[in-house]
Amino acid sequence: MTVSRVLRQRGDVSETTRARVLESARSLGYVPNKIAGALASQRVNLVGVIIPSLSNMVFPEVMTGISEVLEESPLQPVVGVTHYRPDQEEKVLYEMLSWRPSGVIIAGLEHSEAARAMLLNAGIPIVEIMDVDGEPVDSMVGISHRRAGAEMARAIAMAGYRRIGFMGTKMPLDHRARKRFEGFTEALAKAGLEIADQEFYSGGSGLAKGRELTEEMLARTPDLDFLYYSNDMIAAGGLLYCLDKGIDVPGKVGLAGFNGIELIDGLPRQLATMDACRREIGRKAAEIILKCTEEGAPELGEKLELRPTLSMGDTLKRG
Amino acid sequence: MTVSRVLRQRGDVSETTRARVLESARSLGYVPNKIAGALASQRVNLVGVIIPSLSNMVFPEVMTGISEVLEESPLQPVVGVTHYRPDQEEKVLYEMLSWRPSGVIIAGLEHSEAARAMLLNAGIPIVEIMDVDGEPVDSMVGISHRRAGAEMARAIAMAGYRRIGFMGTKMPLDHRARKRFEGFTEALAKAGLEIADQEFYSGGSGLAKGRELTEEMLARTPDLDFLYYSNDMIAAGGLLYCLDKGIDVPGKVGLAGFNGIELIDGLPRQLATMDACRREIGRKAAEIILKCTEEGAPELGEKLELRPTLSMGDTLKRG
DNA sequence: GCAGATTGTTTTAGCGCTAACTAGAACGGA
DNA sequence: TCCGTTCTAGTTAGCGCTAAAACAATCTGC
Repeated sequence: MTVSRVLRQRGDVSETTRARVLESARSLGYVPNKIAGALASQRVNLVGVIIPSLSNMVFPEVMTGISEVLEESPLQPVVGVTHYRPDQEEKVLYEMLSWRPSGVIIAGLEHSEAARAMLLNAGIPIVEIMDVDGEPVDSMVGISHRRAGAEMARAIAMAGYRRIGFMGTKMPLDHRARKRFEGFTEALAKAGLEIADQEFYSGGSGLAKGRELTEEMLARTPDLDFLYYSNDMIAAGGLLYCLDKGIDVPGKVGLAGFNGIELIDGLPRQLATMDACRREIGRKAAEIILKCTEEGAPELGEKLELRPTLSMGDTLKRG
Repeated sequence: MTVSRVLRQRGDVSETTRARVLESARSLGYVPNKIAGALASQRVNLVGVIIPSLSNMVFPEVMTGISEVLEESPLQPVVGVTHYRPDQEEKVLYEMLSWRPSGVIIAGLEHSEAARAMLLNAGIPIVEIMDVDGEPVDSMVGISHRRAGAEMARAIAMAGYRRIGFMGTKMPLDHRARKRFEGFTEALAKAGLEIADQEFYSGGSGLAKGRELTEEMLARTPDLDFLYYSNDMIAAGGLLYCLDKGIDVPGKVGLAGFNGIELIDGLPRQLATMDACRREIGRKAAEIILKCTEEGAPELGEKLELRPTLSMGDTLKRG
């Protein structure tokens, strides 16, 4: 009846009735049933956000960006976590799509065959985020991790470091870390260098892990003069280790991480790192979804590459 | 038709038809519409999770616990973020409830009048988490922050520290931090001590913030011999600052934080802290929701207090 | 005073599914 | 042969809302 119109604030209702409706709605403690509403109107004000993990600060920051933008719109984010597992991604995506959301934001460009098919057939705006090294299903927003790795390699070579060690997470899971590593080694090769030692770990990334890896690597290959880490947290651990041992940073050994986690500003040395534009990626992705739902113009296929900035900090320069 | 029965794997269907249905469903790329299903069956396999923030590691860890338990059930978590703002909490809760979820997990025991009313009338299991100092609407799982603060105070007094400074977030927003602080000061009082200096900040908690606060406080009140921080991240910043300045920790100044963030294991000194049982809280809360939906026995009103463990680390003992 | 525009309210018909019921087939014991 | 009993397949009636159409009331101008 008229009630529905009032609650959805479509004009066409006199002030008196409106007031009367609102009044009794409140007194009855009425909460509309979105399920029924969504079914009838074929509109669901949810945006599915599918990310690999919540436990390393980068995705929470992306979420923050998404929320900021969506907050002043009727849309609401709903998150699903895949733990970097393609089968989980497929399952989570299926669940999400069966709620017919207004859009999907999903991390990464590589998905299982089935997941890709679902995304293609969903008929809603899809934004793949974090990465731009590949072909998106629809839109994408991110940085080129390949380029990020390469830039860091060039900076390291330029600074005159020659014996370079790498530490990072095991790759098969994390395509972006892999691309960074590939870009890094390729650019090193162009500079006539190659990685002198490397170590891949699995499990969480904390300061302790960084210390441990660094200790092992320096014991194994004592002549290293630079250590490149796949994230800032283990890099910070490495830095603390080096300082503990009285190693001259960046004179004897240079260090760099990746991500620009501002939480760890405040270390004894400012770590060289590269900002991954996480918040900005979240914002842009949400904006694309918003634009698609507002105008009747879907299928934008927008491709947005953000440019991360390299910050040299105090740990990447020849002392 | 029969299709519904097949897809919901209720018996009563012959193998042949079952196979036929599955086959054509697959070939048609059919994705069931949960909206319609939920409307018809009055069952929604979603659990609303309402938390204040995603940006400080503690709630992501709670989420991890929740996901772990829910993963092997038909239930799925849906998160909403309130930014510690009661009005946001009300709004997010309203949105959630209008999807008629199977249960709600919400951080904290203090809610606006309206939010409390909604929770009471929702007719679904509600679990309030993180805190047990107060009266829950239905069930609660958490630790006593009051007691946590008090225990730390006793440990500090016992170790012989006398001039104690406190640094933490501005309280009106964060009830748990407030309770910890209250418990802390009360227990100090019982030991005949009181806080010699204190500082409340707003905004993010990072190492840099910890350094900055510590520097200011030590400049203002140079005779402090202990610093208690409301979280581990700023405590870590404080620790790094003290070490930089050559201050003897824990001889001249002792330090303690709160949370037990394992990310920061690996500092030059192991920080004294108190684990908040975050993961465990998430798991237990999810288990309560699960139990309620499985048995027909709702309204358990379970009250579960977890006991955090104090770890003295290297920064809380008189050298 | 009446056609036509304007505004306000009520009615109707689903949205895509599920639960509960009904109908049909297959089988066996009396 | 007939009537239960068990199984399977098909039918029906909503779930609580929205969109659009139908209807009613009020107003405008000539």
